[in-house]
Formats: sequence, structure tokens, C-alpha cells
Amino acid sequence: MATTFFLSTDAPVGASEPEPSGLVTPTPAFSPLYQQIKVLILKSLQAGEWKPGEPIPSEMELAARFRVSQGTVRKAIDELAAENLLIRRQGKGTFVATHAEQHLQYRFLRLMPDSGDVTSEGPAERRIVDCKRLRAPADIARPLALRTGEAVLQLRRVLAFQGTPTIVEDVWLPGGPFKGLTAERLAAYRGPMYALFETEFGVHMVRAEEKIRAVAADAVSASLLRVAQGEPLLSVERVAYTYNDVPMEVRRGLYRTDTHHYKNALS
Amino acid sequence: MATTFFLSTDAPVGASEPEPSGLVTPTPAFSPLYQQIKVLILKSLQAGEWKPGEPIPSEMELAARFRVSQGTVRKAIDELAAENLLIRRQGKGTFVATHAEQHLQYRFLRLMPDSGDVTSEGPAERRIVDCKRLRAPADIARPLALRTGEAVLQLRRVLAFQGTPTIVEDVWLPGGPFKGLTAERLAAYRGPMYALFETEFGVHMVRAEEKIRAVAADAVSASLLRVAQGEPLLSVERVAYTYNDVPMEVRRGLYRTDTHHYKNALS
DNA sequence: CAGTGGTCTAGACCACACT
DNA sequence: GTGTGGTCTAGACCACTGC
Repeated sequence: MATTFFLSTDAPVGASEPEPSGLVTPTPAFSPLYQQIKVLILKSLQAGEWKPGEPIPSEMELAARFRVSQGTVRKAIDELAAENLLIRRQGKGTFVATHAEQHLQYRFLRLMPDSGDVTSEGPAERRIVDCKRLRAPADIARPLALRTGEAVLQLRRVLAFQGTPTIVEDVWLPGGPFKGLTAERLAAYRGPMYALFETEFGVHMVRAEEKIRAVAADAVSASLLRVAQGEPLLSVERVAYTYNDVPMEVRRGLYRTDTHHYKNALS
Repeated sequence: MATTFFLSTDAPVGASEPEPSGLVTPTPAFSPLYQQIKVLILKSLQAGEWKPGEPIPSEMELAARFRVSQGTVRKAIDELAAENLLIRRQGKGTFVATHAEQHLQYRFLRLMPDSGDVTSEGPAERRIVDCKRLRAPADIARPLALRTGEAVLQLRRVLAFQGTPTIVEDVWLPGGPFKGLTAERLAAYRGPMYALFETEFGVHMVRAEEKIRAVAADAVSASLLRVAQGEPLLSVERVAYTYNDVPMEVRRGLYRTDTHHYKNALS
């Protein structure tokens, strides 16, 4: 493998001169070479040419493929690594980021125990409460870039830490990419949900945006989280995106924050 | 100005050879040259050699000063710019970041109106409720790296958007660096509080960490924010740091989130 | 126009991982 | 040892700003 390159960017067969690439800015806006390379790498990632966890070709190989210097692909990779799409490992290679790895396991979960760190309380116990197929209401369809009424999957689950139910969340997924997802498959899977999305559905979540509010517990949430109705809870509304800012998940979580807090770094 | 360099890093007077710098890794851990340059620039920033808003010397000048190539100082500056300590402006120079600028004005305020953006509701109305000098209780002293009982300033203020009081926050500052801060000076100042800290006290906040919880409004907060007692509010505990991770502020804010939300990006 | 940061190249050498 | 990413250099040229 890895010898059959995709076509559109390959140089003409007889090309021999290491001329500074056949990539040229069309006309209006100036775009540096390394940005164009970045887009090409992104396309390969999106097309699944290299899967999460796998190594991408070495800098030298990519430089040869794109007919640019190593420094130029280096800069492209640097940016992709800064965006957490790629991971560089000195002496080994550059790898496609994945949620299946120990270190990046709960990259998007910002709830921390008030004392101690994440590891101190062990893995969360997960319970799938519900999983059904339905027509997307307008407020779910819009952020998923679907039309109202298109098929979506909705699932609800509860996460407990050391026996205390702490998070209840509803997740909405577009029906197409996630066709075949069931409560059973979710329950059977060991590891983060986003890792399952990668391995079973080829969907890698790259980034997300959250809107956070304080709300009063309604009857259902209160009973699931075993708190009094009206108790303050953290409401976390997330939209998660794959490559190229394609939205792939809407999630609304309610967090108990009596023994945990949402941690955020500003800079 | 800008011809008198600081001493410890200047090369010996008679040096003529452009040898690859006099900076050498002491012994145990390997530290690349550009990291050492980064530390030196950081020291100059901390020492106030260049003030917020001012330009730092050009890459060429710094390269000459440190006896390294332009590419090496470039990489150092790149990292500092990525950390929002410096701002690069093509054709103009590299500048020390400041909270006094329009674009970076409310860099640390993540509360957004549910509809529209920050600019749509105009500037917040600010009201200083209280400002007093007191001995630091243990839970304030610790994060400020002070001893319990040392002098701190505490101030409380209310921020209102379009007439609706939305944020009430208590701020604690170390008494030393902020000696002379009064409610009057705060009230008189136009612009963000962190901009005042820079110009009046030479303290530039570089980063911060926040712990977010949902809490019920107590009597005092409820009346200040004009909500019912027990209403859910977002509690935001912030510790803010200057250069070199020196803590300089503890802040506890209570946010109404009925028309606003706390926005966060995950990646 | 000169000066700034930004891009691109080419080559040398270093640190690290595997085998 | 070989191959990977990481550092450092030197020089050329480009894009942007302001005089």
C-alpha cells in the first residue's frame, strides 16, 4: 500500500524537474503553498486514505508527492498537529489523531472531580437509557445541517462516577452516517463513544462547540441523577464536527456539579 | 532606545565570529536553542523591557542580539504568538499583546448573548459595589500564592447588558502589586479592567483557568441580579496568571444564563 | 522606497525509536 | 544502522506597511 497515490494532485508522468510544484494560486487571494498542501492532506484524511491511529507518509514522501520541499510539508503538518488532527511522534512518524487512545481518551469531557484528577476516580459507569430513530425536529436539524423531518438517531445515557449518577445526556446523530447504531452495540462497546464512532462508522470528531447554562432539574433529569427537582444543574449543549467543519452530532448534557466542576482554560 | 541591551545574554565585547551562539544546554535535559531564546524573550517581557502594545525589536535585531539565525528567533516568536503573548503584524512588526485593544478586548469573557454577537448589545454597564482591603482568608491566599492573612484587595461589581444586571463578581487581588487601587479609579477608568491593570499597575494577565458550576442564587446575589432566590446561576471561579504562571487574581462570578450562555470551543 | 514579517528552499546535523 | 521527526542555518524572494 501507500504506493498508489490519488490522481488529481500527481504530477504529469514524465515530470523530472523539481520545479516548485504545479500548484498555483488561481487568481484573486494569495494562498501560500503550505496552506494548499494542508488542504490536500485534509482531503486525504477526509477521504479515509489514512485512518485514525495509522501513520501518514513521512515528510520526505509527502514532499516528493507534492513536489515541494520538506520544510513546506512540515509547516502544513505543524498546523494540522496544532489543531489536533495529526499527532507527531519523534522517531516514529506522524499519525492520524484518534479518540481511541489512552491519552486523548476523554478529550472533549471537561467535567473534573473537585479533588484529584480524572484517573483518581476510575472509568465512568455508563448506562444507555434509550436509543431510537426519529424525525429531526427543527432545533436539532438546523445545527446538523439536515432538513426538518430527516431521520436522526437519538440516544440518552447516564454516566456515573463511583456509583453517583453525574451526567445525563441526549445525543442526536444524523441517520445516514450512523445507520445501524443500536443501544446494544453501544452498550457492548468498551471505550469512549467517539472511538466507537471512528471504528464502526468512520466518523472522527475533530472539534466541538459548547454552550453552557445553569438550569433547574426537571422531573425526569432529577430522578435519573437522583437529585431534588429544581436543583441547579449545568446544561451543556454541544455541536461536534468532523473534518472540514461538517456537523455530526448534537448533544445536550446535564451535569451535577456538587462534587465535580467544568474545567476551562483561557488564553 | 533599543540599543542598550540587557547584559547577561550579551556576547563578550570582542566577539566577531558568528558562531552558533554562546547559549549551551547546561547538562541534563536537552533544550533546543529556540526554547532558550523563548525564555529570554519571556524574561524581557516580564521585566517590562517592552510594554503591552509596544513593538518588540525586529526578528533581525533579535537574531543579532542572541547570535542566532532569524529562523530560530522566528520559531521562538511563533510559539509566543500562539500563546497570545505577542502579536505579529506583517509589514509592521511584532507587538506585546494587550487587553487594551479593540479586538482582544474581552478575551477572557466567555458569556455571549443567545442571539447576536458581542457587538450587538454594546458595551456593558459597570457598577462597582464595593472595594476594600482585607486579610486574605485561606481559600483566597492559596491560589494567589500568598500566606493566609496577607493583605488583599477585594472588590465586587455588577455588569449589566442593556439594562439587565447579568454578572456579579467578586475579585481578589494581591495587595502588593495593586497598592493604591480604589473604587474611584476603577469607576473612572474607561475600558476593560485588565487594561487598567496593565496601564496603572504594570500587570498583564496572560492566561486563566476557570471552574464552572451551577448554583442556586443566594439572597444577596439574587437581589443584585434581580432574580428570585434559589434561581440557577452559573458560578465561574477564575484564577488569572501573569507571565511565568504567577497568579495575580482570583475571581468568582455569578452569571445569569437566561439570555446569555457561556461559550466554549473544544479541540 | 526601505523595513517588517511571511514563504520557500536546500542542506547539515541532532534526538529518538526500532531492529 | 536506518529511518523518523526536530533543530538550525543561510539565502532568496514575496506580501504588506508606511514614508
